Amino acid sequence: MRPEERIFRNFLVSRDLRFTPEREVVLQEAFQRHDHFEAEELLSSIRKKRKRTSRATIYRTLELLVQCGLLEVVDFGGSSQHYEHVLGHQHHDHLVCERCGRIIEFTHRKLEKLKERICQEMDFDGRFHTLKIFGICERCRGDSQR
Amino acid sequence: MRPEERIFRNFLVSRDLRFTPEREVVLQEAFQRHDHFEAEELLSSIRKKRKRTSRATIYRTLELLVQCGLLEVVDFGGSSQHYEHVLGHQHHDHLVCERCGRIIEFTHRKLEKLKERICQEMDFDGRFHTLKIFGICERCRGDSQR
DNA sequence: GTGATAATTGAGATTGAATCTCAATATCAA
DNA sequence: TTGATATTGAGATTCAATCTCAATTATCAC
Repeated sequence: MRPEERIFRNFLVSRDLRFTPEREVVLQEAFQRHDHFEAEELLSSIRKKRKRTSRATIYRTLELLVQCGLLEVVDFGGSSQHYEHVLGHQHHDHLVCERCGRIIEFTHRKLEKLKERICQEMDFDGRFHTLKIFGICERCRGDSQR
Repeated sequence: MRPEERIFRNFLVSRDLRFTPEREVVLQEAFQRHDHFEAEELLSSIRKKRKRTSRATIYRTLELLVQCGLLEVVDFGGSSQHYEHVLGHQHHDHLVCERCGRIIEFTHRKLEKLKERICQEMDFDGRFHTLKIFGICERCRGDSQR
């Protein structure tokens, strides 16, 4: 059994909830993707595969997956929420290209340290953070403009 | 004339737009506030003062104020956008208390440097960034729990 | 098994922020 | 004054997200 399924099952059991076929479909579809995705995307690709599901179930299941720590909500400023995997991905931050919309993940050791320092100085009990840097990626800039 | 009005007027002229009474009301109301605010908040407080305005005008004017650099959109994860002043406030980031919802601004010299370093390492032309640290503020933590 | 109890689902209604429409009005330049 | 253009606001519309509720399904105690 895949680790995400194990985690999800355990979470459900601990809450007296059930691992139903519908929830399984959402789990699989969500973990079949790389990158970020939206709820409506998931809905339409599940529909294309002619599997039974409803919008309500998708949203409800995504909520559960966030609660059990398998997914995370990320906000890129558009009209809808985006989700991304937590499992198997260490915490990371994002570069967002304003021209092509590409989202590039990165981590930086120093950022974690700085965050701790900021929290200490501000007397704040920081749990997690998000850093997004908006700009132009190297592809869009093109070689000529360097 | 207040600096924000001067800037807004210049911006409007440069675009062949007009400084109307309605736009003036929105400008004043937005700059009368400290902290962050939402469009609907602005609407209701303008209505309370019995000044003529419409929802459409509020949203349209806020958009203009963002375009001319007087306001900035900030996203704290709720259902609606928040705005904050840019004029007279240097760039800053946010601590968000998950218990009381308080938003604390901060700046850190090292953060700006780190951002530049990250961009260099990632070959990314960063324009601006947002860092939010979520956690519990010192008030909510209470003295006893330290 | 049987029946009580509780969880789950999905179609469609509802919400709420944000945007759009368009006719009426205001403003500007010549 | 006239014509071109910008502006406004009431209400309609959009769209993601949430909610409702009757029907269905799973689980448990006995």
